[in-house]
Amino acid sequence: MATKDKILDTAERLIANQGFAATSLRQIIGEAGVNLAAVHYHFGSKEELLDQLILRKITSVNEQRIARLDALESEADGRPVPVDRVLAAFFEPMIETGSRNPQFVKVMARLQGEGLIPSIMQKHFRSTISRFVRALRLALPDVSQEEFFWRLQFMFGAMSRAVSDPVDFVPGMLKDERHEFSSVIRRLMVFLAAGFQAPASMEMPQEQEVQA
Amino acid sequence: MATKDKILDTAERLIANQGFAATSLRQIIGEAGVNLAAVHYHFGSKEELLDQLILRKITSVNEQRIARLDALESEADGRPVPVDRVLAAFFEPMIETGSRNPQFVKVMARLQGEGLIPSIMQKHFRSTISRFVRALRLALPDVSQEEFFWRLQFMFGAMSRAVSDPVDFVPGMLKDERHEFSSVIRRLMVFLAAGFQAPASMEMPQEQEVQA
DNA sequence: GTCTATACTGAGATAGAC
DNA sequence: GTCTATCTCAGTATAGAC
Repeated sequence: MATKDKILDTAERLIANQGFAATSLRQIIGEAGVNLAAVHYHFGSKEELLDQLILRKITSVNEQRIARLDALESEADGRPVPVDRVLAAFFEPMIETGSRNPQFVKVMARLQGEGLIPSIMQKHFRSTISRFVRALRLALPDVSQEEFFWRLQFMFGAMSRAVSDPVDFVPGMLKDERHEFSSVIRRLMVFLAAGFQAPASMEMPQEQEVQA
Repeated sequence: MATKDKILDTAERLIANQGFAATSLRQIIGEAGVNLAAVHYHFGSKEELLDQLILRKITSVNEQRIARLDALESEADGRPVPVDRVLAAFFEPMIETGSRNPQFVKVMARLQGEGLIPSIMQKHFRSTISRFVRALRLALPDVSQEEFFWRLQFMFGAMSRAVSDPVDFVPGMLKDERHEFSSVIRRLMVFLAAGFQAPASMEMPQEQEVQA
């Protein structure tokens, strides 16, 4: 079974550095020293390969997330868990994984950037996310359902930038500083907690907007 | 020169509906009724075609943005323009464009999802964005440079979800409601204003994180 | 069950005739 | 400016060796 793991490891390394679309199966099998058809034998397709690549590492992250949330909820004993606690339970397991397995986190970042996350989320995150969505919903009783829905979208959008390579919108704004993954995630949590708890935007159904 | 415009219009329609990667040049030229080589004659490459497709419509949006910001700054007369005003100047021109030209906004959304925005931003947004970044920076004197930098990243991440098709993290959470583009953008502005003005996260350089 | 060799289809790109 | 023909490389599929 060395072949399967050789493929997975090589693919992980290459996708982390080049992205998924830019990494061809032929490059993977070249560097892994295996045959092209072996990929399709073991995985069926390039997408399935990606899927298994993610699955073998994301599982433990999601288990940690659920465990943290379980602990918070039993501690809260029926009352809503505060937003920042829920967010911490979700994001901090990623910090630990990131320091232990930076390659894998880079892959996830690449996928975010390439827009492949929604479908992958649906597969591997669905049950985890629905737990967290419920917890967040309870913590935010004053936010309308539709506003809450969109704030979730914004959250995952912002998250994708936290794990991706930062974009230098204004060159020279940050001269090649080290961006510690853990501190970025912590900044993200602060940002999101504030966003989630913002006062509702005026709900004016299809009215004209006002000039500033 | 009808050929060039036929290509651009057809490409815009197809990319809006299928995405950039999923739309082949052969499909574009098929529906446009032109020859494959014409694309490379007029644009050079598929990416260049996309580039010109964006350029022909984004210019006016960016001009509106700058005009709005100019007005705010001269009105403020040296004092910082409040965060929410700056954000409105940036996002509201998109609302107007979205109602007048939904196809184009859908293309932008697709590109966000496919991770093609960073490079495009660099080309077409650079000067506009640096103006807005400066205005935001002045409005947020208490936020550290690094925290500000990351909040910018989060902002563009969240923005990308506002224009993309929403992801149904929890199925049935919103039964096929209409998501008015303008109200989503307004929700986004509220969310971002709160995130930007959040208290700074504790700046603890490479310390252990605390268990919750 | 595992893997190799090879072939198929469709993509973007290009050279050169008109 | 436009079109035909062709090139290279991608993901995929299958037949058959071990």
